[in-house]
Amino acid sequence: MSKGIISKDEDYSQWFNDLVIKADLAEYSPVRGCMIIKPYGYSIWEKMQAALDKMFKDTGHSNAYFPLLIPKSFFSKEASHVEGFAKECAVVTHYRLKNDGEGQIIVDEEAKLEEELIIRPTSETIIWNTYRGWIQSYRDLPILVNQWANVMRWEMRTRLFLRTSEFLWQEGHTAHATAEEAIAETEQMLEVYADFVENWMSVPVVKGRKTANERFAGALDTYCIEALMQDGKALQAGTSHFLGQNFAKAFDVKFTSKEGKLDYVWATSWGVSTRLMGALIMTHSDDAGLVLPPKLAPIQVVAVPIYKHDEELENIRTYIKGLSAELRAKGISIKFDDRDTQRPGFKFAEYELKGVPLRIAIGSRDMQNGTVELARRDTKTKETVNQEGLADHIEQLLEQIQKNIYDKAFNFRAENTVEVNDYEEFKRLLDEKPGFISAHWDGTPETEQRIKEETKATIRCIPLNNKQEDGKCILTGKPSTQRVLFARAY
RNA sequence: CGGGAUGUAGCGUAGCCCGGUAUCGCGCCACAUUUGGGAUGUGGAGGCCGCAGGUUCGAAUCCUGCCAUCCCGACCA
Repeated sequence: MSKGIISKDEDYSQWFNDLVIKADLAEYSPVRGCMIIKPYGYSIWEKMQAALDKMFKDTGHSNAYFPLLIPKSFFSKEASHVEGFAKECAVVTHYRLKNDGEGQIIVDEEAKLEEELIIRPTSETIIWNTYRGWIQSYRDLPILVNQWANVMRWEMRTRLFLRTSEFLWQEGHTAHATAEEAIAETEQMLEVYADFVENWMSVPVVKGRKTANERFAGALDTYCIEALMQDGKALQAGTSHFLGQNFAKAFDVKFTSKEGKLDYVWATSWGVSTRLMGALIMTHSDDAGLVLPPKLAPIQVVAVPIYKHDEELENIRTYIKGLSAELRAKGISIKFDDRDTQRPGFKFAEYELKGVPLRIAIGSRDMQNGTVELARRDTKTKETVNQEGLADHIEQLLEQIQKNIYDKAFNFRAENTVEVNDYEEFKRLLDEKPGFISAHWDGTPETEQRIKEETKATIRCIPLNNKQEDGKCILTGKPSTQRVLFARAY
């Protein structure tokens, strides 16, 4: 176990918090529920952004930016949307402070806004209000826009990265001439998310659709990807919504079709947030610290020199310089940690804590033998390898690590996903062996609600391409045609 | 918003019951010896004891009020 980190078997929540703090990803801020994302944590987020942004652009989207502040009145225009977000909105009411004459700064009551402004919890309203001016004809469609932004939701209870009051995310907002096209967009973006989470984050996901209860406020259909964390709880990793014509009707966004008919525009929205950082940490990490997938690791390889004299260090430095050039040519990042203020053992522990996928230790003995010691973070194994061909070897190892941690997570999920046909068994498993439970459900919101109240488990999703089979609802015994995925969730 | 806990040096803590100006460890600084898994020694720096009142000759300690944070629930990405 690493210094200052509790074992994850002992207290999973505490382990997660310790890890975020000790690995230098983030820290608490003076404001409740807000966090400071530190450089190391932010550099992982930047890598996520870069990869996602490219995927969005490759599928035809462009970035734009809409304001942080939204007039309060916009929120009342879409009924279910306001209901979904009203309880967690921060509101700006004044625009000036003043000195009260006793050295205190107070709100200047004379500077009260005519109409209060909402700090965006999501941007559908301001964006659809804007799209009204952008769209007149089918020739103006589709609009495929994404924005990288911060949003604020005044949550009752917050958790680093998983649920903070303010969080960073991207939100795509598209406008289409037909329902079919909008649905295709919704599905396409779900695929993009699944592709990213599985192939970059090495986190396996289940693609599916939300039930009516779990649907986004204002959506006709919500698609999602669900991941399973190491404590057996599910985490929603991304959502893609088919909004129908709800927002177009609320904001009066009409277009003239090819046939000369006036109709409302069809919409989608989709987003992933810094919550993905939480998923990344909780899926792979262990008691020694973070385990990062090579594709997202800020430092992919670290080289630690072991030396007694300056000439030895210089010899090692010269060698590492050459290796670095080779690795950089392959697009692999390497850090040479030549700090003489820390000893090698300290550095080893530190890079394990920070999840650097590969570590090279190199000393005079190695320089004489033409070798290095190579240590893998994911398996904690070490091997002595020849310096010759090392760059190629490292390249292969990084690919193996990327795959290995995916396989590990995949197997964990497989071991913790079970089909259950009996309600008592269902309840027992949730307590004794938490994970995904695949079970029949009669399809009613009432049943889903009752199961949630009695067990705290929710329907995470109705998996896409679900096998159709006859069965009985685990709660009511009514007929059902397919299984859905239950779990307790974050 | 309900339940629980905690606020003492950068971090983790002792002291509080029984009032007398704060303990220990890590970290930090200097020097020396060290360097293949979190070094050792010597010396040193660092404190509105969460905040505001009250009791007292005297408060980290007793009393009152407030604030903040974390954990568990309801709500949620």
